[in-house]
Amino acid sequence: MEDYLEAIVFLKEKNEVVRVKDIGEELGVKNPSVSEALGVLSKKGLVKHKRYGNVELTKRGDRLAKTIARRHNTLVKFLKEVLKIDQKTAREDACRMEHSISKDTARKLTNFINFIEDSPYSGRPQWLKSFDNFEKTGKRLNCRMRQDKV
Amino acid sequence: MEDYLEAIVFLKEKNEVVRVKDIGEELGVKNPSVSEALGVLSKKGLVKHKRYGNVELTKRGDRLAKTIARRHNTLVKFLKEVLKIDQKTAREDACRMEHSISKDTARKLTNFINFIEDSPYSGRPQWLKSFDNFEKTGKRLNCRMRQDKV
DNA sequence: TTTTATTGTTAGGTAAGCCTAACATATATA
DNA sequence: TATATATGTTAGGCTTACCTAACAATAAAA
Repeated sequence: MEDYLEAIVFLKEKNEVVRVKDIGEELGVKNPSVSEALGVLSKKGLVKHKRYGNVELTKRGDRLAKTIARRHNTLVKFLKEVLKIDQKTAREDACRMEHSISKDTARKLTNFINFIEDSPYSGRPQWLKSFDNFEKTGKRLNCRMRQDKV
Repeated sequence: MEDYLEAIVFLKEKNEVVRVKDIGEELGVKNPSVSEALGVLSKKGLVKHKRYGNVELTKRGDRLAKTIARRHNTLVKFLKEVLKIDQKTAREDACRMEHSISKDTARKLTNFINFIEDSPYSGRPQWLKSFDNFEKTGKRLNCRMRQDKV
């Protein structure tokens, strides 16, 4: 269900108007599945949708959807920036992981990303460069090397 | 299904002998669910199990189970050591996440943990201490402070 | 060794989330 | 406006993973 919400915010931003078909295409499911899901989400008070009409999020739905989207972005950033996972895999992993992390973990991970992005060193902090090297060579740069080379 | 494999290795190490009931208790499901799952896993060639007998993993099952368990541990370590998530939440999150991360991400995350644990600083590396502080205060220690205080 | 208790299996049911096929509505075009 | 096309809905089915209840086998106790 979270995926539906996410797709809806995404499409809303992209197309202004959100239709059943678009959601289905976005998520790789057929229309009846979307209709069904919208029924459930309506009952939960997360979307507004009248027969044959466009799909809208309620305030609550919008908040929830955006929380999930944020979580998704945080995960992608972590996977790409810290672990250097390729874009495609990072997105796929994030799509699956975003549904399984707790609020607490999401918050701390966000902060971790902030910590990194906020680094005083331009772009990638020292220790992450050191990790890059560790990845490549299996060896850690020592302090001297770090100062000389990085 | 991965959860079943994991439970089986765990119980095997703990009790030597693995029974349907133990698996059910470990996973919080009833016996019939376990029986059914064992049927599926048997068909996939991951467990050996004859009616009313003890449960064993095949070689392939064992390898797979251990891969998942390793993945679980990696995630727990990351959550606890890096993000300082409490034990309980870390475990719960790991249980869910372990099924959704790609091979590549698992590998890189493991390496990330190795990088941290292998740190030349005793225990927690400098930058992680800096992150701890960032978490607490929202502020980054500058270079001088880092040398003075940490 | 017979009975009882425990553990395991089978049968049959439920809910979620997907599907196809058939039908309904809305939109675009002739 | 009438028809054709596109989109949306409903009905009914499938699969997965769980469940309870009833039955079967094993293990423990009398």
